Amino acid sequence: MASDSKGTPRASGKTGKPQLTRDDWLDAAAGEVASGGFGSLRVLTLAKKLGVTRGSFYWHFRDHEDLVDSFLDRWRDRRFVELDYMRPKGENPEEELHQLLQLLLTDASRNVRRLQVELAVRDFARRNRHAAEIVEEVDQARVEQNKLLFRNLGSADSETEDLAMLMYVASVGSQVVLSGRKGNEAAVARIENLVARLALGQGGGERRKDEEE
Amino acid sequence: MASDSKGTPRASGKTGKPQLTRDDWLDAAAGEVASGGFGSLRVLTLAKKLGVTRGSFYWHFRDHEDLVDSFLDRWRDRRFVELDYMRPKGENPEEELHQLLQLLLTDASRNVRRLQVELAVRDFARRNRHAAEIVEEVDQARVEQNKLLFRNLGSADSETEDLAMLMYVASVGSQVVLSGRKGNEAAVARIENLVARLALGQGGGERRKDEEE
DNA sequence: ACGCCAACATACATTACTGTACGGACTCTC
DNA sequence: GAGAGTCCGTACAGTAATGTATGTTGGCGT
Repeated sequence: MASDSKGTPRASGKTGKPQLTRDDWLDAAAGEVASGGFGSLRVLTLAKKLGVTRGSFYWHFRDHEDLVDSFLDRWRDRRFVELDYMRPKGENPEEELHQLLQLLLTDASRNVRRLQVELAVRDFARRNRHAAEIVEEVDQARVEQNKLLFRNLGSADSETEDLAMLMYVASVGSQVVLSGRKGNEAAVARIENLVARLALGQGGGERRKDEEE
Repeated sequence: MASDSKGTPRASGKTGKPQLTRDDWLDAAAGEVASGGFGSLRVLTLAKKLGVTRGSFYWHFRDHEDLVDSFLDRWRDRRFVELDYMRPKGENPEEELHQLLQLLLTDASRNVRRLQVELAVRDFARRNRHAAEIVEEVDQARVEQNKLLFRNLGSADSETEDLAMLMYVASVGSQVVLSGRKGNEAAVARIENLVARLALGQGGGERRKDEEE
């Protein structure tokens, strides 16, 4: 899910030269954004990483701003197909909630690159209008999806919005606070338990299947 | 609470020249950090804002790194005196919880500068070791304070840690997600209600079987 | 075989920012 | 009133990054 251009490396004849594509540059940019944020996104760095010079960049992109905008657009599109992929079907809402919490919390500690990019985009959104619009779109769509899930769980209509919002900000907050920490797994598990218990509206969180059954 | 050096402007004789101090530079840096983050913290910009040249800067600071480190240290100290100022006394825990939530959520939409600086520091912590240590210290202290509060509220020992953690990440998440949004007051109020309800043990799952009175 | 064109390389001009060396005014002290 | 110290201005060197203009190469169609 990380590199798209591996299937068709745009084989340029017999001189194994990879012939870079626009997406290759965006992939390389993702690495830089993840480690240093948008502020330290340099063209020369990407060129060195790709083994070419800046001349190639200015062929594929108009300028630096074009790179940033394309990166943000691609990020938005991917978040939406990701949301569509795990759309709640309502057959087993509790399991879906578990899956969602797993993706939002636990999975973030493995997919480090992805989390770092999201945090960078979120930070960049405080200065860049385009990024701000995109982040707001994604946030809204995710909260809306959470609301669907909570409705399937049987929450009262007056509570679904609050629950969806709380769960989302809690997940984002845990990503911000607990990224690259020592005991993040434990804390993340605790938060998941609490949110799940709150969402299911029951006292005592004994219904976790991982621990004991 | 914003400018410390206003009381003693370091009156330099009769020529009304303000004679800048180290804290003045840090205050100006706060503005830049709030708007553009640490990545766009330039010496020349601060000098222009203060009406002097860069020569003054390199008198008060060794170099750019010195400015950043001093800024982070001052930020840390202020967070700690802030924590000490509103230390829970246990006389009226429910009111203290309300006050804390008000400070963490609602107050953030007014004290914009302060919130922006915190988010910038948090983002910078992903690249800078010093910032990472400081942010972790502050986070830990805040969570610890939250635990004290929840203990005073009568939560079970096994739950205080989870509750404190959830409330903290939810507050941070709401600051990250809902900063500069349209309907942030409403969403913030909802979150506050939900967290308060959860903390006061009415939203489900408060009663431990072994601790009934 | 010829020339076109995509995909890069090279070279150049420009800007922005940092750090440092030095100089100068102003104040305080003895 | 002379020297020392504080605070700031000026000038210079150096680096890094962008954008642009132009050169180069290899593959492809005809």
